[in-house]
Amino acid sequence: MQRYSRQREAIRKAVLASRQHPTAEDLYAEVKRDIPNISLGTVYRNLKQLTDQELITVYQDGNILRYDGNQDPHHHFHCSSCGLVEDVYVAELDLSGVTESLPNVQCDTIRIDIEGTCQNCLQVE
Amino acid sequence: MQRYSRQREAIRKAVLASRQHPTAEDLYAEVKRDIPNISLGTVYRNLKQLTDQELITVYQDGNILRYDGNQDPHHHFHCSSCGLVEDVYVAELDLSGVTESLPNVQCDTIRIDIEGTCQNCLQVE
DNA sequence: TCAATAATAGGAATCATTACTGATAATTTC
DNA sequence: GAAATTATCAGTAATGATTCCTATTATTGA
Repeated sequence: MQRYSRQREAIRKAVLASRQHPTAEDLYAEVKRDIPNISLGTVYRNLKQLTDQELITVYQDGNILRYDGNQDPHHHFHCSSCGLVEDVYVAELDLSGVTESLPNVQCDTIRIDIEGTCQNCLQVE
Repeated sequence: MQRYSRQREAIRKAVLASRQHPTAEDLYAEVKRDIPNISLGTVYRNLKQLTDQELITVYQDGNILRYDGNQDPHHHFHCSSCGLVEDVYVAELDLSGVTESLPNVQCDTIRIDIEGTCQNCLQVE
């Protein structure tokens, strides 16, 4: 049975509070302000646990994992210039072409990642 | 200027010949049959070079990279049970909803990953 | 042929993440 | 409420994919 822990609760809140798709290190630094002697391993362990329980989701950004408290169905835009990750809501996406090309397969989740340059970086150029 | 190397050529051919989305280790084992003393670092270095030149593409599978010689525009299906990665061709995908929700942003590439269970694994269950 | 230098083999280093271990603290049972 | 149980913790070592380093080898333009 799962027990309450102050650490897990602080980590969960930090993920939900952020819109920045924080990394484990980001969250470690954040939670450390309240719980100075928290361990990085604790952050990783609880992020995995929260992910398994589907209370948060993960976004793979290159070879590092970013966490997302937004549980509404959405996709992601990634700026290849500054690294910004932004949630993208897609209304009425027609995926008939996708499913047609996958006969006899069970589709669980569809992930759409858009790579490009954000408004800020376009202006700087 | 780039020079010819037997190693790079063998790696390129091995990627193009495979439809299995091989990993660097897979390709290392494959190429080793022709060039027994090839180094794993050489495989990684050339895979990166070939990717930069857009002669092959990469597919991120969890925290490991898989390589794909298929340069036609396509997406991927990933079986969460056996790990199979299959190319998915999507004809006429309407992405107007996507681009509408991203004003003032330059989109370079759209990547669609479908997670599910393949035919084989469905039958085994 | 030969000098310039890209590319290599082999191995060490990196870095995000996971696993291990003895201590701590939340929950259960009496 | 106190003792027993055990999930969770802090701290640290281990892992594993990938990258970096260095002395050597091989390609190529002159």
